[in-house]
Amino acid sequence: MSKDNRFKINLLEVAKAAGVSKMTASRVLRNASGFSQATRERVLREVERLGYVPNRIAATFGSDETSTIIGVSAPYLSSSLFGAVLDATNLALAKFGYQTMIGSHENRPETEEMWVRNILSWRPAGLILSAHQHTRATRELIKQHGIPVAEIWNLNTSPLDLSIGFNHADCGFEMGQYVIGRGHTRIGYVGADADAPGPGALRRQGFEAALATAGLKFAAIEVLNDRPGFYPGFYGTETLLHRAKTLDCIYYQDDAMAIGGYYYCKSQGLSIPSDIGIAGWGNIEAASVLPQRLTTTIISTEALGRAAAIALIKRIRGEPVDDVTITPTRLAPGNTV
Amino acid sequence: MSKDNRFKINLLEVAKAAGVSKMTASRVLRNASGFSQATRERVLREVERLGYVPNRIAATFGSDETSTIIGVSAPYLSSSLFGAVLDATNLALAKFGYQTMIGSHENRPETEEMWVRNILSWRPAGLILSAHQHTRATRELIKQHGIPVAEIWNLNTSPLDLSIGFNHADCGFEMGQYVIGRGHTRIGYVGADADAPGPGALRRQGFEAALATAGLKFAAIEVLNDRPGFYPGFYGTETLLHRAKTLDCIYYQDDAMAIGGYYYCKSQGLSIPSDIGIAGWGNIEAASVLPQRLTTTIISTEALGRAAAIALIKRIRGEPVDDVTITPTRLAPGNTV
DNA sequence: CTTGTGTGCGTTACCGGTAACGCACTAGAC
DNA sequence: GTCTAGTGCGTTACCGGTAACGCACACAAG
Repeated sequence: MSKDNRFKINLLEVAKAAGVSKMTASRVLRNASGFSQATRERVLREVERLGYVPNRIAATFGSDETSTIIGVSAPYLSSSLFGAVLDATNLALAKFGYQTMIGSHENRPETEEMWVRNILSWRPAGLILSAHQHTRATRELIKQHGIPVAEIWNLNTSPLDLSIGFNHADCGFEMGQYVIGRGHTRIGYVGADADAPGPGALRRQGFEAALATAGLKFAAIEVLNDRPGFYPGFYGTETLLHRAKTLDCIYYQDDAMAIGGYYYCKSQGLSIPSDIGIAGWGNIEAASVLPQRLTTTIISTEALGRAAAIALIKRIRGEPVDDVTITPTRLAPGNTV
Repeated sequence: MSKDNRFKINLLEVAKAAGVSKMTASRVLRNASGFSQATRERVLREVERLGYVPNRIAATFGSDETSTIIGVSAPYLSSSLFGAVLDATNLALAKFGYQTMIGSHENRPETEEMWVRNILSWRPAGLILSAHQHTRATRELIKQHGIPVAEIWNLNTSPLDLSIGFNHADCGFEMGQYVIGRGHTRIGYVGADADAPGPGALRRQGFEAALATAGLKFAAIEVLNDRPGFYPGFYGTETLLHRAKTLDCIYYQDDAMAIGGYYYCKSQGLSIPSDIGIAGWGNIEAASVLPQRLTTTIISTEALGRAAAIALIKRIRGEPVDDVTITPTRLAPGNTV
């Protein structure tokens, strides 16, 4: 760790070996102007020969700019849905020479705040935040430092800076209309994250709004104090159906839960959708092997991640960007409703 | 980005406001010794009042040490299995004051090499690598800079530095023995990642070794040129069973594929395990809602991630560590074989 | 009263780059 | 032949911290 032989070759060594000044070597490596082709070749040859590894810490420090680090906050890294977003942002940001520092907040604004405090000490060029809401302190930290920020996943119509996301309420509303149109009237809901309501709650509310237009309400609701998943969907459905035996359709927080619910219903000998309808959100790959095509909302996590990265980079560069970008979603009728 | 009012408050401002030297303020903030309680309070008060955000770039640069960054490479961020590893490492490393910079290599050693080159320019305190093998250049870069490295996921008995992982060959061997013991003899295999064989191939080889001890071989193998997943498991099984109609068991690269295969078999009216046995690896949550308990290998991605983080930190600090750490796995018999 | 040992702090130099500036030299315009 | 503009490069100062060192002062031991 200390000043032993690690990374002993610095720009000065390279410059001396190439017979130029440190500054000229720096210019060559940054592809700035002010050097001849011959000099360039000599410097690059020495870089290669000596195995020089640039020092971004020093480079960032030396220029008065922010680093090329972008802080990205995710709810969990173990979510494949969100992981696809991270893959897409990582890829897009890397293409423009940025590195990401990823943290997870587990849907808790306070955890996100701690992470933001920490990440700011790396003088990032921008942040991508995914918590559905932020603490006052988080908002102030960001405002105070005037750092570009993209809020993602959840669309925020009055964002801190930029917002790129899905219109969850619309997803729920659209699905609600669809379910009603299919003739269902005794509709239940199974969700999770009771302690930290996120965008899933918005979808539920959108769905409820659609129900209201038809003079309906949810007949029963089960929101688990758990992370969404296959098994929570399974036992959440079990619980719900024990309480409300006459439901004819269930809307789920997401596809994983819907699939779990699907199998619970199957295990009880129910026919889908004639006995009970099942609707999810997210179009995850696991649904592809169900005997029926799941009724769900198709989203593109990849499009979201890329759009967020591109918008943030534009903001960082001072190019014009829309403050709010909706990532389109589409209802997939399937045949489980 | 440039020297506008962002982050304008530095340690000197704080020190002046507190009526001490920059050095004393630095000592207080680093909790080093050499200041009185009264001074400490004055400094901290000004830090709070002025909203000083420490500058890790400058701090890293100022000390002759490496940064507190740990580079972590993952195959994909969209894998929930690997994501759980990342969550665990992130958590453990954060606890010790390290930040992670995560990159994905998509199982391609060359991609990992590019990422390593890049990450080294941040002068990381250590690296966690997950590619099953590394290019010669990667190995040399690491050796040259003497940077602590933990290779994870795949156990490497002669690691670059540290190895923490599952013994995939053993997992395969154990499952092979189990499957044989259950009376199966015409056994097939369905895998993926044909272009970039990873630990899945090791499990297959371990399984083959078990077959060999009983004088058996795989009756048919289908390795798809695709990432593993539910649907690849589904259609891989379809392909395999069209080629080899009399199989009585299939070993899958992982659980997602096994679940896909399970549903393909079900869709063909096959009984499991009487007509055909199904075995996977990984014990993913999606299996929890199957009508049967999947025969698989239980792994703890969380244990792996934490063990890797702790071992790496010990190495960084110069404390004694085992070079090779096996993360235990356990065969779950289930009832699909 | 001297000596030794901390404690609390300031001073100075430095980390490895980059920005700003200046200067010699070249080539074309007049 | 002089003027001008551009090219290629070096010099100097500086980014915001930290390490190393030194020094004044307090207090205990001899």
